[in-house]
Amino acid sequence: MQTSTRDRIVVATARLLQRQGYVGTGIKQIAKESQATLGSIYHFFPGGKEAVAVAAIRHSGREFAALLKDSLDRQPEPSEAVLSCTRELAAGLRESGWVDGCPVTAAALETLGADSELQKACAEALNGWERLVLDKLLGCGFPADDARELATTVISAIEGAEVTAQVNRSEEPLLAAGRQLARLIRSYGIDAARR
Amino acid sequence: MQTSTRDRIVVATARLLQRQGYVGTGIKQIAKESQATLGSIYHFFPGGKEAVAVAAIRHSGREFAALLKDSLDRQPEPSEAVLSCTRELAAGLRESGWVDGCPVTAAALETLGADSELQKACAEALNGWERLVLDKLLGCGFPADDARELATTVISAIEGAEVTAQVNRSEEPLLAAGRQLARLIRSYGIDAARR
DNA sequence: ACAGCTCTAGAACGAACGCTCTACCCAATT
DNA sequence: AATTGGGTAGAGCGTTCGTTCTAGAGCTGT
Repeated sequence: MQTSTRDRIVVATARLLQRQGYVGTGIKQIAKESQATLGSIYHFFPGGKEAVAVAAIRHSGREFAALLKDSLDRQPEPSEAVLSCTRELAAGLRESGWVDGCPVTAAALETLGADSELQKACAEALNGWERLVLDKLLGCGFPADDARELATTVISAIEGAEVTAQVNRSEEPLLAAGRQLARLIRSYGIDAARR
Repeated sequence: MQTSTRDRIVVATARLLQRQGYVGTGIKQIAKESQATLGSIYHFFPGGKEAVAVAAIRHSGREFAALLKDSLDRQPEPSEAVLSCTRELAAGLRESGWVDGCPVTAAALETLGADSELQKACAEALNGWERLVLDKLLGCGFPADDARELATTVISAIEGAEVTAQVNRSEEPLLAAGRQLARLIRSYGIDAARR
């Protein structure tokens, strides 16, 4: 067998969570989409729906982290890196028909009240991404305080711009955010050449 | 009569949508929360759940627009206005125990696939807010292109920062975004005194 | 007094929800 | 050859979903 049943369940759930959120995604839909049966799902995830969702969110978190790290490593200049990242996201969004947005936002917003395992998984994913940006900025010589605040803002802005882009079915908000974030980063006057 | 039944339904639904999204909010829960009965709800909103949600989103859209307009009108400098707006949002978020975030994001993310009336209502709310910021910037002498891109970015960033703040149960992301947005706006070197 | 209207009230319906349960398949072990 | 156990399969449980429906309360105009 190419991919294990467990992996199929996680991947399918990740995509469903991204598109319809946690409450909007049913266990039976996961079963159908992943070509697994209820028996298999509850075999691998005795914790039920939430356990599946947690695994899926963690998967998505790692996946986007890899994409982000790629952008950050490829471009020496952090402003350029953010720009190229938003361009990639915009392209992906358009190609998916504006449905494949941030893989954790939808699920995160639905589980804010209760401090569930799922909520923690979403927070960890977000913070992991932020840390990648933070490390890049620190590595480029940004002072710690500025870097921290910038990293938070960059992730938040990309997050929000992706939602805006989805709602308006347009790449523009994401691209605009990329350009403005690049400008903001440049405004600190620290470039790679200076190091 | 203090508040009409119809208004109670709309207001209660708005709060529920803000906290639990569209799928997570049930008609019967709306009935209980708004002290109305199913009969009343379907009397005022023959369109069912979606019609109630559309009215609630429109209500929330107007409500936040008023808050935003207040901030923008009170501060002559747009950077200051954005700063004070994020401060207000941060305070409100903390006071609510991090549950009362953006009133449309949650609902918007769940209705992206289908181009429903609800999805349009969310888009209109977001665009209305963006327009307020845009008008402010234009009024302060920003060139049209810069103003448009800035307005989109400001709304997106605030949107995203609110989510990040909720997930991390901290005001910091919102305040950081406010400071960085203010810096970004200032970087255009157009201040009210110059006019 | 009566008819007509708006609004309230909640029982009842079919569908879908998350989950439990039993039965079965099949490769590895004894 | 028999047994074990990981994995597959899906019927069925109790509950909740959104919606429909009938019944009646309260007021207005005649």
